[in-house]
Amino acid sequence: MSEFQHLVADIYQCCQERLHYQSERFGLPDAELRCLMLFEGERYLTAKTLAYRMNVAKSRVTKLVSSLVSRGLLASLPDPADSRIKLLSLTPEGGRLLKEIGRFRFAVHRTVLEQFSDEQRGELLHALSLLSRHMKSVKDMMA
Amino acid sequence: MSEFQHLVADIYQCCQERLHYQSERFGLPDAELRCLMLFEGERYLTAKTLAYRMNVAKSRVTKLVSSLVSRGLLASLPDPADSRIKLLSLTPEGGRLLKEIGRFRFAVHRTVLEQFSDEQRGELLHALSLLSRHMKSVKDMMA
DNA sequence: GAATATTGTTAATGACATGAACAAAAATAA
DNA sequence: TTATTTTTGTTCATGTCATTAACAATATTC
Repeated sequence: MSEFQHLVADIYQCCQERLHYQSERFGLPDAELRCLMLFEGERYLTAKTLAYRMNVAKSRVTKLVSSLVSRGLLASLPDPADSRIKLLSLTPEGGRLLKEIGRFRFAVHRTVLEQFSDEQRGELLHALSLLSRHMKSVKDMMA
Repeated sequence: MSEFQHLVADIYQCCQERLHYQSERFGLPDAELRCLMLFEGERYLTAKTLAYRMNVAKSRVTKLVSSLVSRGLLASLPDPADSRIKLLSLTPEGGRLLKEIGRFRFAVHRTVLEQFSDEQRGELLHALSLLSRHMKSVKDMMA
């Protein structure tokens, strides 16, 4: 039982450290990385959508986006149909970086999974999917 | 594979939200909560030890401790043998709060675990302990 | 056309965390 | 014993993460 608490805490911390490492490796604050990653497979996103998907206030998005734009990773165009809206999209450089990040993340996860045998992998996924579901249900109880 | 990535991300986020909830519930910033919890079963701790255990710069500890002291949760006494050192310890109120936090955390974890059957619980712990081990080994590779 | 919604920005605030510079005290070397 | 070095903790400047409130400009609705 306290073993469970401990394991979850350890796993949480590993994730946190990986995010930190990632941020250093790509020379980008973590929140900006996360923002960039939302452009995977998207042509245009608006600040509003980003705020919603990142679970963050829109004023926060203003900051992140303006930094990403000034780094040349995102471009901002006016929506031709609604001049309140700015359409955000990856620049070519942003696209390249996004792919690189994706490759890195994939490699990390693959390296972890590789250490499991095939049966273990199946059990792992099963256990994690139950855990995820149950943690979410408890979360909903709290809120 | 991308399922794995997704599950880990979800679980990570649940943890994060629980920490946030905890912080609001006890009216204490998360870092101060974490600091307080390190006093579980300890009479005295020094700033240096806290910095080490929290993986944080000592200047950060100065801030956290001074806030906890001003809230009346920690007391600070000079070390009789070395006047550079301040001995930090729980006040009675700090002790009470610590216990309350412990009860809350226990309840949350128990509620999650309760949703598993007995066999599932065994599999879960087994899977998590492998996962924790393997994530740590990958972490060490990165560093 | 006037009242209301939406979209995004700015400014103020607070939490989290680091590194560098520093003072005081302790340990060690000369 | 004096001088040097190390240890402990503080302060300050900086940067990141994030929120809320006030606001301007544009759309929508009545």
